Amino acid sequence: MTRGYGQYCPLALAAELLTQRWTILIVSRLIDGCTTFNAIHRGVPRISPSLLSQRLTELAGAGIVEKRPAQGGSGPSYQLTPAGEDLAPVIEQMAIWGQFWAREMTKEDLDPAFLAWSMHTRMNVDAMPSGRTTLEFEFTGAPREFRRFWLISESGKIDMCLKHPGFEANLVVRSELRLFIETWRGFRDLRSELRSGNIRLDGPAPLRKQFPDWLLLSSLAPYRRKRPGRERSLPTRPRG
Amino acid sequence: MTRGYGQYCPLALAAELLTQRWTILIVSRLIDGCTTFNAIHRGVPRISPSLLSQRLTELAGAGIVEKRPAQGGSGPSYQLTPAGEDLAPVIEQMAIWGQFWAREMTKEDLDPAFLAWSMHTRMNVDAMPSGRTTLEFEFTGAPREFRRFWLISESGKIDMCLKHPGFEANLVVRSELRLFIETWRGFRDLRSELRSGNIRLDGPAPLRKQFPDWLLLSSLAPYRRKRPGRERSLPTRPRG
DNA sequence: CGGTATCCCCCGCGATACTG
DNA sequence: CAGTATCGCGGGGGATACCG
Repeated sequence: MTRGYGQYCPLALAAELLTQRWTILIVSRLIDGCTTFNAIHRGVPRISPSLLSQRLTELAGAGIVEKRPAQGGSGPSYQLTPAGEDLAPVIEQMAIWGQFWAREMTKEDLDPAFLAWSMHTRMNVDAMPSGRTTLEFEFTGAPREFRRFWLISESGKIDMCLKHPGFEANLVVRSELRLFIETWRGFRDLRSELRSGNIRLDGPAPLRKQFPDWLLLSSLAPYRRKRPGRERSLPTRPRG
Repeated sequence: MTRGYGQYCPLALAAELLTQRWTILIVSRLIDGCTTFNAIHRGVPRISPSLLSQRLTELAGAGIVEKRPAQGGSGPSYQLTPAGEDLAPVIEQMAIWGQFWAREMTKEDLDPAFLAWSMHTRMNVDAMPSGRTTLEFEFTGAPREFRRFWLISESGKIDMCLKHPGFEANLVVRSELRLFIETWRGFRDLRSELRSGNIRLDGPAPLRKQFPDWLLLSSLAPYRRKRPGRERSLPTRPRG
């Protein structure tokens, strides 16, 4: 009873599980298709490994996740059961509500590492050049050690690097972090911000021109925010 | 950050609020139409008043609830804002998932006080006699002091009493508690359980005959459970 | 890569009492 | 009815180190 609610109500029984700290985010990563421990961890970077392990065990106990032991060269994997897949609508509705109504982002929320993870799942690889293409992102308004990350597109796959990959980027993207995240979330228009110079590109003209088509933006971006916005308008920078 | 997740992700921002202990259940009661402090408390009986108060304040701070101070003879009231009403789909999906997949009920979950509250919101008053009708429920398998409660229908309204109302009941309903709750949740068929004698009625024949039409059952009862049931089959009792 | 083990702090929350 | 005030503890979970 320390964790439960002492009610048979299905909502209470569901909440007992889903309101555990981190649990919803972990399930969300599983729905996104992460299957290995570290893949999940990359999508929820601020949870400690021990707690992630504990949560996965709890989810397995509740019949939401099935753990497959390592076999045949591939490591252990975590799969959603049918019960776990049925959580998709719950998570989807909660995320939509968050897009509509959640509080303004604080500085704490603006984690470039999570932005990197997020972007690497939503790149339009089909629109990108067929060879290797390296994008460098550099943000102001972020802690020094996390100002930059790299997304590398190669043969239809995207790799993300938080450290310099060791070779030159083909295109560099510079922006203030909050503004870029607001754009990513759909609160601002990408092309407008590029035009106004709030987001700046450095690289060959053909790549600069294609760039807007590469970002798919957050999957929730089409849901227009309902919460009355105290959107801070940033001074626009004259075009080069 | 002790409460937050350090992510701008809308799901994380929503979860930050909604995974607070009790919060989801409180919002659910508000969606059910409870507006006063004590009405909400009756629907979430095991939360302490101080914590309920704190949660309502937090919900107001998040723009989900609006508190209207006492005025004109009526006490203070709590109303959902548009942001709060938009939580209905989240709660609904979570409740449906719970109905489909949540764990088996333990003894701790079988709280007759909550059953009483739950039933009093789902009685088919239109099908009940126009005068005052008092139903007494008596359960085996429940703690002594909570074995009984009363639902009183009068002029289209339902009152619930956890103590003897002081007058005779028109119809007495007896059952084992878990079996009755399983029936209420839609896991068992009410009429079958009446026929088999697992749920027994004591009172005039016309009332006994109408009784099955008075219970609307849980609003989630139509959703057929998906979790492989370890439904304990209770011995059926021969009809009177 | 894929996790365990351990330590320890802090605060969430349950319990109880009390007030306007 | 509609909440506040206070106290105390338990354990959740963050941080860090370590292992196979």
